[in-house]
Amino acid sequence: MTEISNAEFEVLEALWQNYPASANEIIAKLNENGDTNTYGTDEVNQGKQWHDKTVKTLLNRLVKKKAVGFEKQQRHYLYSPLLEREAYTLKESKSLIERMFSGKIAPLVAGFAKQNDLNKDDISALKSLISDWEKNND
Amino acid sequence: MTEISNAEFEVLEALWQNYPASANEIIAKLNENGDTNTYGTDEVNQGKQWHDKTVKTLLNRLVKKKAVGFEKQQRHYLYSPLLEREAYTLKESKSLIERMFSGKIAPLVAGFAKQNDLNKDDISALKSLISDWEKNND
DNA sequence: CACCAGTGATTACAAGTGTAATCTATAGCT
DNA sequence: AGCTATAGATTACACTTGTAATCACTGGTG
Repeated sequence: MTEISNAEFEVLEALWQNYPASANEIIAKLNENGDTNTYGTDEVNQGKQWHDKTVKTLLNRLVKKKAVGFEKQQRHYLYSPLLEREAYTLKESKSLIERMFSGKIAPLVAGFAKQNDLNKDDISALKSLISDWEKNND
Repeated sequence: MTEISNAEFEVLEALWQNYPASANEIIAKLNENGDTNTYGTDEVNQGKQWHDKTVKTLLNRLVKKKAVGFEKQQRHYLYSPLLEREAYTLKESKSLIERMFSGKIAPLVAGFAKQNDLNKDDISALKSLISDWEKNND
């Protein structure tokens, strides 16, 4: 399976948020998340505007890469992701951790900790993950 | 600061392991880590062979990108990284976590846990990080 | 001192990317 | 039924990346 580029990933992301979706819906979603940075929408998503031609191109490439499928709905297409978000993000994470931290996850977390990038919530989420893990592996 | 590509990163990696280093030393290091996969060396590093011309090109690009510096030692150059490994890997990690997990680290760890990609060592490393964090933040 | 081996610099080149514009077919309006 | 707006397909184009080959300079060897 060919690689998915950053821009392609953002399109996929919009699709994962709601599918099946027409090209226009996808474009709308991409531009809605952080239009002129109207806070209150979703993420910080730096107010980038997507040109429709650009998104169409990316959709095409995703289809070629078999990351997105479509079904002809009358005249238009309805697109759907062919990858599961979770599987994909896990694969990418593992790849990065493999390349940068010899496959160990702790050094990554340690980096965050050292930079003060962890807050109470992150810590409790991690603790809860750990206790789950310990429940299942002992 | 321009982006560093994957291949460039591997060259930087070799540099970080030992610097200042001549081009030849870097090439040697790259090919040594996992030559014909003689286990016992270092990582699994899938036995890729680096062509010296290729490495020279990458070094040049890294210099242009100000990721690597050099000093003229008689006839040859001695290269050194201009980025700290830790800072760089942290930046990359944060960028990925931002893009894929809305900046939260726990979902990433959760993915690993779900896939059974955590072992006892990872867990104790994480626990130790957490207790350190709690020591410093309460 | 002339020549050569080797080093860094320059050039090459196809594939992938970001970003779009143009082409083409067609569904729906008048 | 003919025309137009539009959606998807095709084409464009500069920049990056992986992977090298060729060029040009220079210090050391014979």
